[in-house]
Amino acid sequence: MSMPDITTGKWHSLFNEAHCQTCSLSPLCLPLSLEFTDMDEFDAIIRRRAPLKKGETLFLQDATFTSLYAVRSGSLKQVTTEGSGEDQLTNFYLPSELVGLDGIDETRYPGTVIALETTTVCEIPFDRLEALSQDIPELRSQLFRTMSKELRDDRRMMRLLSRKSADQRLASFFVSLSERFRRRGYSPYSFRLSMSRADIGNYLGLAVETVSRILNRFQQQSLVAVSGREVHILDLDTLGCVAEERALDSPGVS
Amino acid sequence: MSMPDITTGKWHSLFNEAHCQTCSLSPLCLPLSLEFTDMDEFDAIIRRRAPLKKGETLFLQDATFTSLYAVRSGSLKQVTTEGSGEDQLTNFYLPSELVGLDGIDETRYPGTVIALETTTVCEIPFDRLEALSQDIPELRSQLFRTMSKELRDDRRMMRLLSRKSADQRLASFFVSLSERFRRRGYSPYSFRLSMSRADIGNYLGLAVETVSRILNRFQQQSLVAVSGREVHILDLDTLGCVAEERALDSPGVS
DNA sequence: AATGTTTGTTGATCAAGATCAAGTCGCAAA
DNA sequence: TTTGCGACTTGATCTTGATCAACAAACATT
Repeated sequence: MSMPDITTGKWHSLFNEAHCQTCSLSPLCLPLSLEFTDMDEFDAIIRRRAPLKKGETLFLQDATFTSLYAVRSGSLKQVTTEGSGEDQLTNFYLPSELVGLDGIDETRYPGTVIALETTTVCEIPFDRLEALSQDIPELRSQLFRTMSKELRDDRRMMRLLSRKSADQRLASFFVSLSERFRRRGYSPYSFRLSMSRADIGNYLGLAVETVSRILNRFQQQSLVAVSGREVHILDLDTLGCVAEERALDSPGVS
Repeated sequence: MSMPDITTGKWHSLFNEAHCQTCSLSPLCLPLSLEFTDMDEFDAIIRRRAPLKKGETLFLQDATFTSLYAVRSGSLKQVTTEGSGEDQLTNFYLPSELVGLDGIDETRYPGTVIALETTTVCEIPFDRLEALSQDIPELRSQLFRTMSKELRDDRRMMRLLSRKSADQRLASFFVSLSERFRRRGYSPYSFRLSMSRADIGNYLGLAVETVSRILNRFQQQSLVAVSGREVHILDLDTLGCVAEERALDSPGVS
């Protein structure tokens, strides 16, 4: 069987047993700087949810904002539909990342969040979190930092979208993924993409065909080996150079 | 004289006298939801600074992060230089807006912020603000909301950069400026751009020449009247339609 | 295995906007 | 007023990546 029987409650006990104290992600997640006792308090407001299957939505755009969600395993994408235009994929979320921060000041979530594979999340009711952050300065501070980091990541994304060529975008995407996997203790060189080419294209502002072609070219240049969604990064350094648009080698430029 | 004599201390008394309680911007600014007594406390940590002249920097990229700044009058731009690439203009700041939120989780500011005209700001030391936000839930909450809003604005900008045509970008830019002026009680139809065409182009991911050409076209279509940096918006509705890429009207053109 | 359906690849053409190259305008200093 | 320089405009050409159109592969369902 590929999946434990949800119906028997096996999963239920599994995600109910899970606690921040025993979670391998806690050094990367919101409670990263909390003391034991504080972590207990934090842990107490968390609600574990049944796993989402691929394609299921965590919440819909314009649903009432209530909670943040920390990704426990799997991955998700955030998609915003605005006006008459097409959807815009604004973010991918990997384990330990926090979903929903951009909904805080509205009463509604600004985008739909969809699981890209089987995914488990921890639900953090925002009113509880805010109340708790009054008593635990480290928690408040960490929340500010997390949001601030996201702001900076957004600025980097803007630079990518407004100044980088298609090659640079793809290269940046791989480098960024690689780093995120490394931080989580996975191999930075071999991983499986949970998103489709169309998702990647939408996120990077490129047509699917372009994504496909450039992946092909990278492969010919022995920068990566791609087979379907399986990725092996062969030359991370050069990829980093491509991402930053500076020529890789030949010094004597004068 | 076009400007009060800075040397006599007239300005000094002016910005020293200024307090949140009497500031016309306070309903738009951080203290917007504070009670009188709380506002006093908040006001006490603010440092008024001497006005910046056009082209002067508020802080440099990689300078140590210490404070947020609320714009009191004038305007600024934020510019990030990364790696070998060119500068990227990531934001314009108008009165009541908060500068520096993306530096919180690093020890350094991620970009240089430069005055586009004579500009006054209120300096808000972040450590004091954070301490104060422990005792004043409304302040903390407002800070979260402000950051969250900025996140959402960033997502909108990403959509602009990755999906919109040059025309749509310029139209969006004008509509957005117009709205921001309206909120501040200025005319949404007539204003002066404090930024150059090059700044606009850089911000919107367009070449200067393209900005120039499209402004010209908008003018011919009687959407705006532009003379140098003076802008009159003639047809805000249509401009809004252009920004959202849906065709406006005229059926049987061909 | 046969089928449809989604997902990904490849080739040919086209257009939006960048780039290059002159200019023109406008403001500031002397 | 002249000079100079930066900001802006306008035109001609070129490039990148979108779009259109098949097609192939992977996967699920029967």
